[in-house]
Amino acid sequence: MSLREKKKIETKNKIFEVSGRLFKEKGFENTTVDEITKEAGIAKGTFFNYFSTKEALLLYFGEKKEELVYDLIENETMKNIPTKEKIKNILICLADSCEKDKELTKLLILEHTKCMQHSCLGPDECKNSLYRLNKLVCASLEEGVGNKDVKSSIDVKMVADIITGIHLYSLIVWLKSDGEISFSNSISEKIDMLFEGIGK
Amino acid sequence: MSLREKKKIETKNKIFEVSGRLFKEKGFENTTVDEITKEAGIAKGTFFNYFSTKEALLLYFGEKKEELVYDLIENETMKNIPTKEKIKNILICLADSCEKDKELTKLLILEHTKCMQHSCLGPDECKNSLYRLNKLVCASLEEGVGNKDVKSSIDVKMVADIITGIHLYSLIVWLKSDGEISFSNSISEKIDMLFEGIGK
DNA sequence: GCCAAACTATGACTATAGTCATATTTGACC
DNA sequence: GGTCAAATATGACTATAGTCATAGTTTGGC
Repeated sequence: MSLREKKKIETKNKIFEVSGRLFKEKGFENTTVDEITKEAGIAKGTFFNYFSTKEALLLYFGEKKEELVYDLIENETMKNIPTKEKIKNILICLADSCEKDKELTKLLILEHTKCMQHSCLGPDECKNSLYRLNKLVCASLEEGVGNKDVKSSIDVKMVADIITGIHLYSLIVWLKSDGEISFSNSISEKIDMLFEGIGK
Repeated sequence: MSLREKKKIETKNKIFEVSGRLFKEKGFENTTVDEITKEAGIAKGTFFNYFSTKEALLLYFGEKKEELVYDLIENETMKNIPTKEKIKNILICLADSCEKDKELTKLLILEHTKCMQHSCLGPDECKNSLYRLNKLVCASLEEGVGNKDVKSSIDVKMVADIITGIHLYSLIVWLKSDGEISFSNSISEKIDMLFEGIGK
């Protein structure tokens, strides 16, 4: 690795480390880019060579966090268990990860909502958590249709959207709550309900 | 009405009217508060006497729009029709309203997501569209349980959350799309699916 | 080791949302 | 119609994200 590359990684890590500390201390909104750069010992302009906006730094935190979760989730998808359980497990993995850092989750869900809309990124570059979840659920459902675990009459894409929606809104409700409800429990019950149907 | 009150209403309307025009012309982001106040013939500080932030003005647009929709929706809830149809109709009313102004919907959904999280407002003051929808669906489901339209074993609150989630994510997907899909159609099919269940 | 080109850092500068002390207007009371 | 308190308007000012022309650094080829 060249000196240049080494320095680049070092600077990016320094920004990451310093901002992580400051965000924890005083929150994202109350931390200025000026503070981050001063603490990191770099000029303000340099910050924007690494992250195009302050929000981009937030998304980087999200990526780092999601790298870990999606490894776990990938594991779940490999298992040979009923489709319903598989989908539940995927959602529970995600929920657990969200529960580990409520503040970060709160900030990220906003950015992801923004990101989904602007459709600046195509399906594949988009690291968006919602999009990834949707694709994984879709794959599990397709498998489920093959296994006769799931009605063959369903539109897989549509059900994946329903499940992603359940995740998203449950997340929002949980974020709003003051910790008395468990995100992973609430989502698990909802999946049961979807599989059973609510009509008489 | 006193002169003071009259002037106040006039100024608020002037801001509303001018900003509406400017937002349509150049978009929300590209319109500055300075421009709005200059066009409206008021000082910058005055703007913030009427709307605490630029986003609050956006929410005001949302309120005005939602006043109309929720009148229609209120009507639907009165009708004596099967629960599934009633819920579909509610969602379709909302969807139609969203389809009328995609740009505004895009901006509002972000604000509503923000608003839901900060839980600054209690259930009743909160004009948030998602929250209102949730409550209406909840009421319809309760009625449905009474009518034996819906399984009595369900947790009404939970199903309302599922349906709100379906609305929210369908909205996001539709906002991202380039107009080829119909928001109201897509949501209608999803409700059928939820009533029937997807498990085998 | 020297040079030019490519890359990276810098910080003064710009743009814009939002604040706040002060000035102006209004309404009620005499 | 004069006077005072409350309500409202004002715009210079602040805070902060993000830009960009310039300066400095690294690299690979000679």
